[in-house]
Amino acid sequence: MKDNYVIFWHRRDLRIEDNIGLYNALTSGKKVISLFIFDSDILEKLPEDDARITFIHQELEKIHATLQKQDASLLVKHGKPSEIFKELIEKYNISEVYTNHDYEPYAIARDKEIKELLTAENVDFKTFKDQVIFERNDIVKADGKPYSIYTPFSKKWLAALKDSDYRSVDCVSHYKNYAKIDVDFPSLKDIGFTTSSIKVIPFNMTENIVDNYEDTRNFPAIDGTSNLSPHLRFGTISVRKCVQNGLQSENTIFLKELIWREFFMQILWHYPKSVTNNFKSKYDGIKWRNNEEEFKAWREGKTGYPLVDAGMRQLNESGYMHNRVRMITASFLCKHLLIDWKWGEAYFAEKLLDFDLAQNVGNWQWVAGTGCDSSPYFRIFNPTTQIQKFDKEHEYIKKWVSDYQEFTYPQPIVEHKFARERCLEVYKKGIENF
DNA sequence: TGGGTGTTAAC
DNA sequence: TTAACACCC
Repeated sequence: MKDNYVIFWHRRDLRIEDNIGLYNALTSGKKVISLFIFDSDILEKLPEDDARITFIHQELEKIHATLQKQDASLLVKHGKPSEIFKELIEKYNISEVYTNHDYEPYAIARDKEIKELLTAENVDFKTFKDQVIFERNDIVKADGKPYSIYTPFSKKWLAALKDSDYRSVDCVSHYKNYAKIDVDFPSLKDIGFTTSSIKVIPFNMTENIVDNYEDTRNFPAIDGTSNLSPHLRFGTISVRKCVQNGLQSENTIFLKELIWREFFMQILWHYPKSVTNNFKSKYDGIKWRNNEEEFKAWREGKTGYPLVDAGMRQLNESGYMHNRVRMITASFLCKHLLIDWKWGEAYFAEKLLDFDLAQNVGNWQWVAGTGCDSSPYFRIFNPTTQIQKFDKEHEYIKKWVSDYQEFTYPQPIVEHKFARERCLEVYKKGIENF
């Protein structure tokens, strides 16, 4: 008779503390095999030095090291999830698979397939809310329909919040329930990747950051942001911990930003088509110029607008871009250059360490003016006056654009006043033609 | 979580 | 002369 096991499947929750699905597995009364799968369908689309894969691998190593102290191992597989599960069911006596909810279209389809496969083998697929405080239909309007405007959503979110919604769960005291198995831990090379020189930096969620968030977060030269985003993306911190910190401060701006995250998560869940379609179809008539050369100049940080270029170079070199500058670079692409937001969205998706589909699509549509509760189309950031407002001493610009003020620095790719008027005209015509 | 432009109030 | 404001985009 083989031992009876349950599996806990890590996906975007790369931590073994305050993890709801893991807690439920560890307290199920059975021994837990913890699993991570490098999904070959996802990996084959990435460059071999992808910085996100380096980060995931490093975090898995940390988990593995902790499990080794319990004479356990983290089982790391590479392949198609359905094939991996068939193999594991064959090898071990598995009664249940535990995991946390994932709301992206690909993940929903994948989990549906896995659930069907497991059910056919009499294995329960038990899933939990962990990634957000409120998901799916937790926060809806009185008529039961989802919110598409942030402010009323955030009010309802705050009104609904109870202590139990953000209480951490204690996984640590149950580590003895990990199964005593010993497996080989694959290297990055084993899964076909190399180590990236781009690193995820630790988050900074000190009182100082949270309390002063409103005043400092908009200035890209100041270390005023939390750097939480990649950690929330990969679950190396729990959102409950973040909300606890947000609630401790008098200043609610930090918490409000966490609610924006949940707002876009919920939008993606209800409107998966917004990944490829304008949320508001009245903007479908916009005739994007989609000039390839200008797109290249934007990507490389050679638009001739120092703040735009600094942002793009920060992205290319570090995998990060300050949020204020994300708005400015994105606005420049959509409005000054009239390039489809989906092109910009795809580029950010490739480069950002914190890339999250819901946030990326939601925010790009916001900037383009095509999204739910978006910035109005006639709001066009002035890439020069934004310097006066947010980088007056040119500290951020000098950090990332060292050739700024040298004769080799490019001339502006397009004149601001001309581009602004062209944008207004093209958007207006687009709406009329719809 | 804007900007451009003309007008007005205050210096 | 300029900052604050209104109004439109």
